[in-house]
Formats: sequence, C-alpha cells, structure tokens
Amino acid sequence: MQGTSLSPDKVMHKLVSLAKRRGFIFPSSEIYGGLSSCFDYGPLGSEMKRNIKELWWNSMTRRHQNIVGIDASIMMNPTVWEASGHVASFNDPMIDDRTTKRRYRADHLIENHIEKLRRDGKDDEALRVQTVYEACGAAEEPNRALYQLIFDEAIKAPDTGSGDWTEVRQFNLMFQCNMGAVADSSGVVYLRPETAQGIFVNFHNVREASRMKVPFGIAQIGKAFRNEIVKGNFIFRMVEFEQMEMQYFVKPGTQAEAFEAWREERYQWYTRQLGIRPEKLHWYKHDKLAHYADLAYDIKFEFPFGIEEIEGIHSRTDFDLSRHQEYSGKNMEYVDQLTNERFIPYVVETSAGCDRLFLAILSDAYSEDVVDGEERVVLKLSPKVAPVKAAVLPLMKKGGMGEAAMKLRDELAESFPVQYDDAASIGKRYRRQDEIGTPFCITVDHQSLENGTVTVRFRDTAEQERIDMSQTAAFITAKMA
RNA sequence: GCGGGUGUAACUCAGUUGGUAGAGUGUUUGCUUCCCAAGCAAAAUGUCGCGAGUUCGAAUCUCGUCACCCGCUCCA
Repeated sequence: MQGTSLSPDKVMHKLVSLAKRRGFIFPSSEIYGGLSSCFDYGPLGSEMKRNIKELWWNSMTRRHQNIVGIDASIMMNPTVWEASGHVASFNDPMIDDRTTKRRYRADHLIENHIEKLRRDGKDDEALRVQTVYEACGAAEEPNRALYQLIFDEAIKAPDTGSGDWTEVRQFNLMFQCNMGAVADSSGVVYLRPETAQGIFVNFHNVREASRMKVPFGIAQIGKAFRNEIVKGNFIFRMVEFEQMEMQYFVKPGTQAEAFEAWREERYQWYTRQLGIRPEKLHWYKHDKLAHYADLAYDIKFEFPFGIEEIEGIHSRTDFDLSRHQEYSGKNMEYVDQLTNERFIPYVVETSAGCDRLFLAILSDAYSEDVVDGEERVVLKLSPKVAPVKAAVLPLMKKGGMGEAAMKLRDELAESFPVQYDDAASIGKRYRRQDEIGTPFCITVDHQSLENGTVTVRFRDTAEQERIDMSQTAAFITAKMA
C-alpha cells in the first residue's frame, strides 16, 4: 500500500466534491443558486461537527474543575458592541483606486507609508504623519480626514504605485437587524461578531452562580457573524461561523504564566485528541496587536490553499471587563476574600474556529492510496471525529448473514453511530466506508454463523482481525480511546 | 469589492458553423454468493446557474445577474 502525492490545488476541488457527494457539506439553499459563503452541514458533516464540538467541550469544561460553560444569546444590547470597540474598529475604512480597480484599507495605506518613511530614515517626517493619522480618529469626519492625509502625502498603492483614489468609505463588518416591528434606528441590534462578549457581560452572573474563584474560565460554543468584504475558500471564511472559545480570568500579573499554560494545552489538544499531524501545525506570533491584546499567538494549519489560522490564543488584559465597567456603570471587580485584594481580572482567551477546524481535519484526513493494485480515496479521520464509527457488512445478503449482521448493527447502534450495508460487492462496500472515513468494518461471513466470530477490517491498512461477535462493541470502544 | 477563470445529471466532463442534450462514475432494482470499486440485465435523475435580448429557432451569440475557484485584501 502506498500513498500518492496530491497537488494542493486539486485537493480543495476533490474535498468540495467529496463533501457534497457523500453528505458532509452542501452549498446553502443550492436550488435557488446558493448564497455567498454560506454552507449547510449534511448528515455526515453535522455528525462530525458535533463530535468536534463535543471533544472540545469535554476537554475545555468537564475536564477542568474551574471552567464552566454558557450559551449566550446572539443578539445583545447594542451598547455591548460600543464597549467592546466593535462599533468603532469593525468599521473598516476602505479606499479604491480608480485606475487599477484595486481596493485597500485606508488605514493600512497610511501605516505602510509611515513605516516606509522610517525605513528611509525620515523619522521626523514619519512622526509628523503619525500625529496627523492619530488625530483622524477624533475628527468629525474620520474618513474625510483619512482621505485628506492620503491626498496630502500623495500616498500611492504599495503594489501598483498608482494613486487615483476614490473617497474613503466605511464598511461595517457587523450585521445589523431591527428588533421590534417598527424598523427605525432605535431598534437596531447586531448579530454578534464574536462570542467572547457574551462571556464578559456574564462574568459576575457565572462567577456567583458557580461559586468560582480566580483563576477560572468560562467556555462557550456558538455562532458569530461577520459581513466579510472578502469571503471564500469553501467553509474557511463564512459570514456565519461557529466559534469555540474560552475566557480564562486571572489575577493581573499572572497572565503570562496562564498564557503559556494554555498555549501548551491547546496545542496538545490538536495533536493528541484530534490526531492532527504536528508538522501541519504552525505557531504565529502577532507583531501587530488588536486593540484589546498585550500578547497574541495563533495556531495555524497547513491548508491546501495556504497556512491559515484555526485558533487564536490572546492575552486580552483587562480591556473588556474595564470597558464594560465603564459603559455599564457596573462594578466588574473581583474581590479575593483571602487577601482582600480587589482587581479587574486579566483575561487569557482561547478562540477556535469550529468550521475552520472541520476543514482542517477533513483536508488532513484526505488521502489517496492503492490497495491490491486499485486506487482508493480514504479519509483517515481519527475514530473520535469520524461520523460513522463502524459499518456492519454481511459478506452475502443470503444464507442468514444479512439477518445476523442486521442484529449486530442494532446492538452496536446502542453505543455509537453505525451503518449497515449489503448493496454490491464486499470490496465496493469497503471503499464506500473508506471514503467517509469509517475506521472499522465488521464483516459477518460463513464462519460467523458457525462459531459466532466476525472480522474487523481496519480502514488505514485494510488488514483484518477475527474477533468474537459479542465483543465487537467493547473492541471498537477500546480502539477509540 | 476589484482583476482573471468557471458554471451542462449526485460527481467528473463531452456537446461541431445556433436546429430544444450525451458519456464515464455514482445511485436504485434483479441475477451472480463474492473478502477489497468484478460481471450481466434493467431503471431513475436535466429550470443546460438565473433573467432579459437577438433569432423562425439559443446549452451555443449579446447584455445583466447569481454562485464557485485563483489572485489582491482581510480574518476566527
């Protein structure tokens, strides 16, 4: 048996095709022509996604005595998003070049310009531009101010050298909708652009209800929505996506230690729990930090289309809780009863993209190899995430094997997702299961009827082992641990 | 959003100078009773992405639009 090497650009096409053909992922509302960057999880996809979320939930909440979960609402009081900074910073100022038809972020153009001045040793010049730039945010019309600065400094596009600029326009990355029957501005609410704020605003509720002492964590899995300017790469960047994240509240000054511990733990989760190959994972340290962070690392995965982020581990300081204290007028301090210290906790966040992880697992698992001289497609999924754990296959339909296999299927179904298949040759049925990543095929043959044994066929090696039929569930359970 | 490409069966794709659609794979049923996509015989599945226009007639030509892919860009 040997693996064949796959060209990266082909893999995505094959994945998309396989995902649809076998019921992992379908385009959303496909019969109407679909909807940009929206996808549905099919029968196998929803099962597999559920497995991923359950593994995450177990490892992040149940295994930790000091981490509890919540499930906050998607729509929240709009002031939450002012406090979090999303109203301000999720409005990206964009500018277009009329000649080259390219679009840029206006703030990035200016920042690049300042950097370039510094590189050229024009520090005074850079400082002057920097000062003007920083004043833009406070201007009455920030976008006009940005445009004026780009115009005054004659800033050109870094890639094309062109500078035929349009006005700076604002793109709001938050989805808006109206609460209440009357659509006026007073009823505007947002679909949350991140799940984190649902945790921060519930800080005291959860802490008191669960009698938690710092350090402790609050975890959540849920949908978030971003009106991305650039979408694409299948389910990698969707406008509606699911986050699995945990906010860990610590005493100020201890965040670096907690940060390192979480970095280690989260990395181990991918390699040990999910079985992702370590060589496919990469650490990336943020040089440019978001407005809330003092330290940030991403775990990136080698997708067929490039190395991209699947999880962010960010030290968020006390930014969020402080801001909520400021905007809500409620005290967000924690009181340590032992030492009588009062402080607003610092936060270490681990935030994973569930759909991205799904795609990472799928693309990591996809392989083509050769069994007995025949090519096959096989998803080498970890048994823990595989949507179907075992298939029960009668060697033949007749002669009592079908009935015996069906009976075994019913027994196994008590423990985990299992399929029965008696259509077409045994070889074909093995290949069907290979393609959806089923780790074990249980075959009921002539010998099964005589002595009550079955064969277990292993997906990755195609090798078989004969075991007692009554031990099948226990055998598979042991292999999945 | 911009530039480039693609869109025909569930999947991968043919389809000639405009004359209303085919193949392989897959699926279903029957036979074969079989341990790695075997064979035989049947069958089902098509708004040719969508909407206009040109034409006696459009999968084919024109325009618009939607979706996907690649690049720019952004991000979890």
